[in-house]
Amino acid sequence: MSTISEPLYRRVRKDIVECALTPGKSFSEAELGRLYHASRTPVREACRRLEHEGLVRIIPFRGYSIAPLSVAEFHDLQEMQLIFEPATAALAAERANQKELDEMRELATYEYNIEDKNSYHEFLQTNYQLHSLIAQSSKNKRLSDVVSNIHVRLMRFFYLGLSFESHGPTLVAEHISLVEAIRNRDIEQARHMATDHISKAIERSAKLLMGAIRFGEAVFEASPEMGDSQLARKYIVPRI
Amino acid sequence: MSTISEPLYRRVRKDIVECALTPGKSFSEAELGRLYHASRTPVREACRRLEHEGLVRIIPFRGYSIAPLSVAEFHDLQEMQLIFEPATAALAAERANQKELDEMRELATYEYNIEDKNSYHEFLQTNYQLHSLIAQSSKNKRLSDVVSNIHVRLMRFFYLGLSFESHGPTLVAEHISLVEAIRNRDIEQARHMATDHISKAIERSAKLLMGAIRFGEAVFEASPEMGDSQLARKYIVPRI
DNA sequence: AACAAGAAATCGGTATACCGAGTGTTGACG
DNA sequence: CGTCAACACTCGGTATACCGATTTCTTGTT
Repeated sequence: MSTISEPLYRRVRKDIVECALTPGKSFSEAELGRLYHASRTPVREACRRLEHEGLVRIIPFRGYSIAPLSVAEFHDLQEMQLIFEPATAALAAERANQKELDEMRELATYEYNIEDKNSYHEFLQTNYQLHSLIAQSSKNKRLSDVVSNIHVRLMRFFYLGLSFESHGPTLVAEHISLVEAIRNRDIEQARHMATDHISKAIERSAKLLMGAIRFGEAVFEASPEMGDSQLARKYIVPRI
Repeated sequence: MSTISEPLYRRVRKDIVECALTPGKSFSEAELGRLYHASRTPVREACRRLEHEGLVRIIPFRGYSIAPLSVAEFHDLQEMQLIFEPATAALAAERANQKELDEMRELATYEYNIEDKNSYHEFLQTNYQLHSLIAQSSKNKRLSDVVSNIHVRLMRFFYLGLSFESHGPTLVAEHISLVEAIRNRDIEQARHMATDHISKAIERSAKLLMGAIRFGEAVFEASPEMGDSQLARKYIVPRI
């Protein structure tokens, strides 16, 4: 297959996720075309797709911008994770096949070196792959697509610097417990471990966010979409 | 606002949802352009959007088709409802404002006439609006978008003839209970009523599906994506 | 100096010509 | 009669010219 659109889309998406393209930055079709050596048509198409995924914003008749990061979005996405991931974990415990189970263990045990900066980015990728694989194992393609998209959108925050570097070993431990529950086909335990994992991730990032808002002001949107209360938004955790 | 693309997209989507465009039917850009009096560019854009929403399929370099209906998709979508709707109901119970609460009651108490065929379609619309409103009340825009999309995709099955006509009064009763729970800000009760509502909807449609598969064979995809076991797929219901 | 009207520039929206990928058909050859 | 290669046809992919919406800058008036 030799289309321009598809690889272009992937490249731009990668650059947005890794924050090589600054959140909030505005641009035009021509500009992006120059950057990636493509003409308007494929650029347009890529941008439309990215808009659907929440990575690009389109202002009709005006232009485009890389979707800004906002506290509201961060909350929304994590709230969705808290709903979806326990459910997908439960389904995965029921439906994953042996190959998937083995690959999960592989991904969960990935050790990253706290000292090495590159290793952090690799960890982000591995983390993404693990959660995607669990979602895939639910054997519900539509669900799996949604969960993957949530993760992609969240990764931007972590690439930006909302780092869980210091929590590395803890995270790995949580992943291992979750995967073991799935491997044991223990549905309720899988659901429980996922809820626990996401809840803790939310707690961990809550503190970091506070600092980052001031620190990274430039890339954080002055959210018109959220009230003051949002910072202290209450998460409705499913009882397990 | 004077674009061709946007209204075109809406019209095509409406026609797909209402099955005026037959599921599985293949078509070309030019053809659709002739039908809706538009040139290729806006047609292309509309089709891309519809593909993202799962209503259209694109075969690269070959053509398009209206996304076929399959038992697998039906299951996937209902499974997602079973995960999302209880969660959005719980959030709505926490966050809906007075205006939303009032409108919910309005929509929930909509009575439809079993005799009148048109009334059934109106009911489908009202049903959609109610569920969308509940999702919106979660104040999580990304979540609300996903839930709406699921509903849109499910509506095609009901427009086709997978009817819950005979269950009218029961459905209304379930809606009223759900809305009352939300109005009382009883989070766990809202979650419970939503789970109950969706579970029953799944049960009801399971029987209908069996008949419809044979009856409407033409529009049902000979699903390569599902094994035989799928018909009897076990739903992993969250404990409540 | 403030402001309003209009010109110009910018940018996406749309139409369309052209190109190359994928399929099906046909006819020559074994 | 079967096989396969070349060709023609169809359709989406891409490039691009043109148009209209929107904003910005300029300029003249008060």
